[in-house]
Amino acid sequence: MATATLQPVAHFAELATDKRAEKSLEAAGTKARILDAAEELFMEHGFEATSLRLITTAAGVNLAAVNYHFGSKEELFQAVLTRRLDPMNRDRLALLTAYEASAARPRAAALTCEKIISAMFIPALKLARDHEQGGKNFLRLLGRAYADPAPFIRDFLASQYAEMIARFRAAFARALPHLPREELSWRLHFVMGSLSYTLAGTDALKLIAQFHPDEVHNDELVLKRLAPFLAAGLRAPVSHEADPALWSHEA
Amino acid sequence: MATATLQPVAHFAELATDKRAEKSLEAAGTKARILDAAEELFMEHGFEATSLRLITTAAGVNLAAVNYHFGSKEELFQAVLTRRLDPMNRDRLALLTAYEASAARPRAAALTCEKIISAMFIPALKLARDHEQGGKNFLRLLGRAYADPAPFIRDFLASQYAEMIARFRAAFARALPHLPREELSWRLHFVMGSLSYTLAGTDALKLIAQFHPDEVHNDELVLKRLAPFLAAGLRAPVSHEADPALWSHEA
DNA sequence: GCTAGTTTCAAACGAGCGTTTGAAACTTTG
DNA sequence: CAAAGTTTCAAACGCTCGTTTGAAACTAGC
Repeated sequence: MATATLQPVAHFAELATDKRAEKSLEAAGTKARILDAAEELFMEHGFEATSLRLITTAAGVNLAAVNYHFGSKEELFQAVLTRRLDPMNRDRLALLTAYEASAARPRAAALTCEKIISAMFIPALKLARDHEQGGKNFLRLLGRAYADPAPFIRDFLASQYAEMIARFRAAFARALPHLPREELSWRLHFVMGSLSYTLAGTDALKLIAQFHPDEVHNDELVLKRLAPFLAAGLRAPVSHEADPALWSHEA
Repeated sequence: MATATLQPVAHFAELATDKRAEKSLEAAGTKARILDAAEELFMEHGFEATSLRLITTAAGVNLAAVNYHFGSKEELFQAVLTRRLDPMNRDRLALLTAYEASAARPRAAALTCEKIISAMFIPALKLARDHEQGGKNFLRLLGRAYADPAPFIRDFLASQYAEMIARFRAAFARALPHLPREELSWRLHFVMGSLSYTLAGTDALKLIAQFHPDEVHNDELVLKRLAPFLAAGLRAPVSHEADPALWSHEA
């Protein structure tokens, strides 16, 4: 078991010999290159179907590097998620806090559903835009991870999301005071489901939406359509016991 | 490669010797017992993480029985899906057809969103209730399969759902004449996402809804809450270009 | 320039995988 | 009952997996 070490800062100066040049090109952080390759491959094939040999080959590093730097395949997967999920959820909480602060001013309006939803989505959008290569890949990876049956993935995500979900549930509860807490819990669950499924979807998107043949993965466009859909769902009137229009079994 | 054969009809008469008794108990359709075990294990661990040895041991059959009866692990998985998905989608189409017929009568009201949604959900509910053992398991398996990255799964599901989605899209288009076709396509995608994610969710349900400690998996209850949520989302006003309330980047 | 620590590397380990095989057991048909 | 066909079975095949190992290659600090 290796002791945890910070990766050395690569020095890009002096690429004197050919050997040096190769090294400075290929080095650039073995850990980071593993994370990048793993992010893309995990997204594409899922956790179980992605082998360490595939990852290390794509990253151009030795097979043993994963176990040396991360300990195991599972820890590598968690590191891939944490690298982007942690800052994103921090941004979400910060944005919600800022919104709530400005809504708490003397005669300011209360926080709307759309505003709260935007506090969840804008950081995700920022992630999709900022990191030129890895952003979109990561959102799709995250959506897939949400549906993965592996216990270590589900436990990890639950712990990562616990604080964020609690804070946002409280915010929605204030924005929808008429909604019973139980009903809100269900609807929050539906919201998370639509979001993660939409972010994960690729083939399904192609199947249903044939309208953007080239630019299907425009996440900003997707979320702009998803937000009103979800806000309307959140504000839907609560259905009582048996809705005859819905549950009549005629025919 | 074995030629396709119908499974022999078990003869439950005369359990004379002990050997016969054992056989008639354990036989009861090798194929069906493999399907049952596979359904449960695929749901629990996913496709890649479930080995044929695990399945055949749980089913009490020989390891080679899978390849003999189904050809391969992939074909077994497709058989597991087809066994229940095919009748369910047939029921969905039949129910929609019946609704449309009664709506086409001289002075009948047009089909509502809720009615169309119910044509999607009621057959799923019937599946969850009817097959005492396998029903709920299958719905969760189906939700997971929707998020699985394996191409053979995605292609299979796309082909299985193609007709159903086309029919329901047309029905929704008539129920929501003001909605642009493109917007409808996106919202149909969101609907399918919420549905599949909700059906697949187990840990997420436990995380968010702490209200039914014992009876969490009451699918009827879940869908009764999901349908109004989705119907409201479908009827949401279309958002134009830039909604200032949503996309202002203040704070 | 030696020493200590860190990182890479090729090679191997044991285990588990999906699949195949050929003979044994069983069922059906004549 | 014998022949033909179907289904089960134990064993093995070839392969890939995640992980380990111990030496080589680096990079510092003194």
